[in-house]
Amino acid sequence: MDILTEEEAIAIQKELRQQVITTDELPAQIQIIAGTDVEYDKDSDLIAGSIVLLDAGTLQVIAVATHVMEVTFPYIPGLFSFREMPPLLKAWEKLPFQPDLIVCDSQGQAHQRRFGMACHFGVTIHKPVIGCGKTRLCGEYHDLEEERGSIAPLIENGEHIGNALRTQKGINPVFVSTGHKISLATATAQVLQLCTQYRLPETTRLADHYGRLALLDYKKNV
DNA sequence: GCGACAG
DNA sequence: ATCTTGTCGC
Repeated sequence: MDILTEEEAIAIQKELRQQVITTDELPAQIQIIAGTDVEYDKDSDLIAGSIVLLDAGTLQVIAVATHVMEVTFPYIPGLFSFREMPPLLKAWEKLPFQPDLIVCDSQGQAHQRRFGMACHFGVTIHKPVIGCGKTRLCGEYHDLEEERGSIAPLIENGEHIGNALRTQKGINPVFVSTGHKISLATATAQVLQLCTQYRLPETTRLADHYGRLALLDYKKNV
């Protein structure tokens, strides 16, 4: 029932990845920063895309947009964006205004074809996007120190595709990589700055929270 | 062929 | 993603 075959999706990735910009092309002053996440319903195929807009200085929530729909693509490692982007793009259209920078809860360049969801989302909406995943998809890293702020390069085939970043002392790292229009160094510094109290950036935590509420609310009103 | 494998 | 509370260890 998939609209696209696996081969077609891979061909699209190889085409679009040429549009990815891995250098800083973002405002000098970030005013509004966004977080995205997608929630899954455990007993149906409903998913909720969630985008939160935060004041970059205070990290207070300024706006939230969500969209609930049925999944349209299976989970295939490497083709994640084809599964989670549809609800996110719908939520994106519902935002009252656009953020200066977005943090996605998955990989960007730290992907087997250097085109994770953060890249796909970025080139689609033409905005700076950071990929920040909870677990590793590909690449290896070594010797990550225990201190908050410690960084170890994620390497695949000799390429530096991302960073393992320890956001809290003694806690498992997150995996940061360029999505679009931002350098790895800037992306890594931004993510650390967003992890004020927990392992994950506040953007991701808040998007997860509102996405979960949206899913519950949708099921209640059916 | 075998293992690994974002959410 | 989801199943899932208390518990073991620093």
